[in-house]
Amino acid sequence: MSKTLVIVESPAKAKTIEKYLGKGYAVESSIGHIRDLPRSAADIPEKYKGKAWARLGLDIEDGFKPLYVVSPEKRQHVARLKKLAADADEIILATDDDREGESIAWHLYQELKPKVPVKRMVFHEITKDAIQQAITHPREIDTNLVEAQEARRALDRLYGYEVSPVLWKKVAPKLSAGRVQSVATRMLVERERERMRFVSATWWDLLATAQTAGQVTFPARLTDVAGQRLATGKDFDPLTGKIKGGTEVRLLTEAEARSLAEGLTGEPLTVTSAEEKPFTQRPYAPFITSTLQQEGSRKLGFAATRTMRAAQRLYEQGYITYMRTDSTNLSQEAINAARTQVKAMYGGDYLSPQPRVYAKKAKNAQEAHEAIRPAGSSFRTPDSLRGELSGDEWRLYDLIWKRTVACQMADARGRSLRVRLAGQAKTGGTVGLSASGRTIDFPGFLRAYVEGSDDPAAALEDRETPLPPLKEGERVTAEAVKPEGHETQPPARYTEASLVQALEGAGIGRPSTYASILGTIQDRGYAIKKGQALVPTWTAFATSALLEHHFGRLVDYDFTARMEEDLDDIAGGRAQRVPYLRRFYLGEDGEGMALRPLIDSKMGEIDARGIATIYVPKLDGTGIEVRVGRYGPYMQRGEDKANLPEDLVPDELTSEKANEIMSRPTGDRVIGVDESTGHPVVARAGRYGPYVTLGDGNPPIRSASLFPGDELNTLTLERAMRLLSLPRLVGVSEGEEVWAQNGKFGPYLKRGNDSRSLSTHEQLFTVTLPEAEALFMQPRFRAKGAAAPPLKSFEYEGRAPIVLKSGRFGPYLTDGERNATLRKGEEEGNLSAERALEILEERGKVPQKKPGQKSGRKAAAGTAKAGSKAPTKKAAGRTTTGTATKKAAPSKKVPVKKAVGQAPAVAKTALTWADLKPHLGVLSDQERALVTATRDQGRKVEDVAPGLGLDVKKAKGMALQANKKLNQAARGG
DNA sequence: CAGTGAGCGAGCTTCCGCTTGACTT
Repeated sequence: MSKTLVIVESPAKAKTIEKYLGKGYAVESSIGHIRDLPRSAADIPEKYKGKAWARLGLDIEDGFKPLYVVSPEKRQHVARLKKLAADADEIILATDDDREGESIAWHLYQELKPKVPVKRMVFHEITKDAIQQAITHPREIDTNLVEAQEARRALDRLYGYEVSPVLWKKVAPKLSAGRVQSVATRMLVERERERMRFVSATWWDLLATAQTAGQVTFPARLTDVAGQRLATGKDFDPLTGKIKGGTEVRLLTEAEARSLAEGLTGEPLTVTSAEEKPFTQRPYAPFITSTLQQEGSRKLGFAATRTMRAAQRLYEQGYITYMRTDSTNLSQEAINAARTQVKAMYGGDYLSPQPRVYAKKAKNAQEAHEAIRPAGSSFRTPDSLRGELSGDEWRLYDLIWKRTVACQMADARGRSLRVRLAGQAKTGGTVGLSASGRTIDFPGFLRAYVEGSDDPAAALEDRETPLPPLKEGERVTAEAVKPEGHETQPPARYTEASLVQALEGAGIGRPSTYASILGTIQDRGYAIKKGQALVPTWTAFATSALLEHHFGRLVDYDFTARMEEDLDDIAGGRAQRVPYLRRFYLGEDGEGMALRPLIDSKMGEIDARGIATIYVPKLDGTGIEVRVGRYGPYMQRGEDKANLPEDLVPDELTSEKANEIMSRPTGDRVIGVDESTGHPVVARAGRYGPYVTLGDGNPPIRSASLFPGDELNTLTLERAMRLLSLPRLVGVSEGEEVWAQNGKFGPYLKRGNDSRSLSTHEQLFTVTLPEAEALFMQPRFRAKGAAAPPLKSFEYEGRAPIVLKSGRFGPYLTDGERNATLRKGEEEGNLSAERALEILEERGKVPQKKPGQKSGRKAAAGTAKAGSKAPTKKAAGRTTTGTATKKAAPSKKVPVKKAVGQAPAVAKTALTWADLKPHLGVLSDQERALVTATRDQGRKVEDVAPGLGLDVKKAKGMALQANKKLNQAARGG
């Protein structure tokens, strides 16, 4: 009997379809994409390891040809599919009918290399009819659509993997940029900037309780005084807190409001107009991923991931249709099921006369699936599932069921009423008030579903604000009148749900990625959650400013929308992938994004310090600047610095707050008092890290660094005293005292002029004299070749042995020639001789001796830190061939060229002032002034310091540091 | 610039979109 292999994307879908297809068909799933560009060096196959473009996974010079690899976790599954494919007589690729789905089908075809006929089939709903229809109408793989997907993939890779390193250099390591996340971050930042600029304003009005002759009361609000309209929130300019120019409104002070309230109490009011208007309201469209996440958040308080997790389980168990969709479309089966249920549960009156069809709503929707709805041709009611589903799942199902059923229900009908009243205060002056009400005559779909509310019945009542029947000319009494003060509010921060909504509105991101976008921007430290609100961090401000100023077009809100248009052209055969990517990445005749040349020019141009400085409007005139530094955000005024508290969100940083933080004693915390001396013990954060001092003076009586496990905030007095007890006299050996002390390289023992490192800090307290003496017996540091005992040794025939050693960066292999660090997962314990050889052959590197000695990438990277011009040249070289880069780069760089030309020995000797001088740029203004005065003019630090406003001791320290920096820069480090 | 004794194999970080387990808590 012949066997057809059908491959879909999801296992749950495979199971369902298999039922509909019956004998002769085996249905399997790809479980999403099966191949992708290599993520990192570990994913790059041996063959391509050395290629300059391997890091990107795109061979730019060969038409941006992608390098696809089956990821390790998919290998087993793909092997299984291959085997099944080999046994089948025919293969049908039945992945989603959209860009990504087409691509998955193509990748399956490429990877499985079937020798039997292959067909492509698509369907938009999983019903027996639809599937059987689809299987009799197969088509070919649409290569244009596949090209469009490859263009999308390449663009995202180029954007992400080329722009992120700019951030590593200019802001902080491990940051990331991307088409989606960078725009999402920008949205948060721009909203926060609005909040930071916002100036609030106060306005007053009156709330009267009016009473009719029949003793019915209703609320009415003051709208005008003496014929002039009263100011409300929207009349104020959010930037100044003042009434917008050209607006003729009356602004009441609190005193005026109080006096007016008093004057109006008990006075008669006349109804000047009473308008009644009928209204109807249509039900909402059925759920798509974004609206499900929004309502999950609003009604159930679920984060996006929680909603999706529950939806996934409902889908897998066959309770709902697919949960990652951007289509509001319902199948005929679903419409029938919903209508049947409406009729049965609410009666025919509640049924929409015609079946409702919802049009495409989302920008760039791909519409491969149905809307999210209860599965099947007759919906299970939530009540019938009570025992069957767990908490989250049941509540989400209930929501989906209600929304689906409601969408086939009748419109809600009602009347809105608006009443205007006039009166006169005792104190004189006419006033106008207004009251509005809403009455629902027929709730229609509201019986089942009210957006944003968990309980339709209660929400229905809220939606009604009835007014008594009032006629023009009728008189009522202002029973009680209350003055009310209002404050204008800054625009609200985004929540997870509203950010997803905003992204979707701009066509950015896809249903399958909404939840993970939120994860990414939080993982990278661009946003934190404060309650429901997403608050951008200072790092987000710095990153966003860099991208906006230097890569503005990449973070345009319509960048994705334009990309989608171009991809549609490629999919439609009107444009080609390669020219499109060329324009984006390389630029052509001055046209296109030209990302690579742009980055090359920007690497040198972007001022990291400037980018790290964040503009805070409320600090104008205070002289205080906010910066993002290596150790987090801080404020600076002149030489004074203060860390920004972690819990301080950007819009709460006012000038008062900033001044208060700046004037705080630099984070010092008095832990207690030393009983024996009576001196205070203080915990401090210094430039070498956290430390404690005995005495609060400057200089302190004694100081000691905290150990790695210690926390500044939780350090006890007892622990502090123990730390301060160092250095410890261990004993006397060979006529010299042996001291255990903590130093800049960690804990060590000192005996005369000799020293030995200790392996743990705690040993400072525990090491005994015999142990110390044993340590001093060993050589101080190893001569080259006479290495530490290897952890393991592998022997080979016809080649030098390979040994496993433990080094600074963890375990590594070496054969004396080349070295290779072990990677994650390469267990040193069960390393075989074969594997060791493989690793060394694969990526063994000749150790780098001196800066500049190795050519190409390494040397260029070394100088990138020293000078601002070098990176530009390095980057420019990259667009040419790999070999050209290697030859060209070092010869172009002045400082390194020198290091190369001179022998290694020279690099060790002291550099002359002439060598150092070109690197003055790495110093601060003050350091530079100090160094030039001493070196160029031969003046003494003691004489120069007062002119620079420094005390002599500080200046000497600074001069030392400055010389260190200069030497480092001159040596290309 | 709180004070502190050398010197030593680097290599990796990152994108978006399609999907589920296999892990642990």
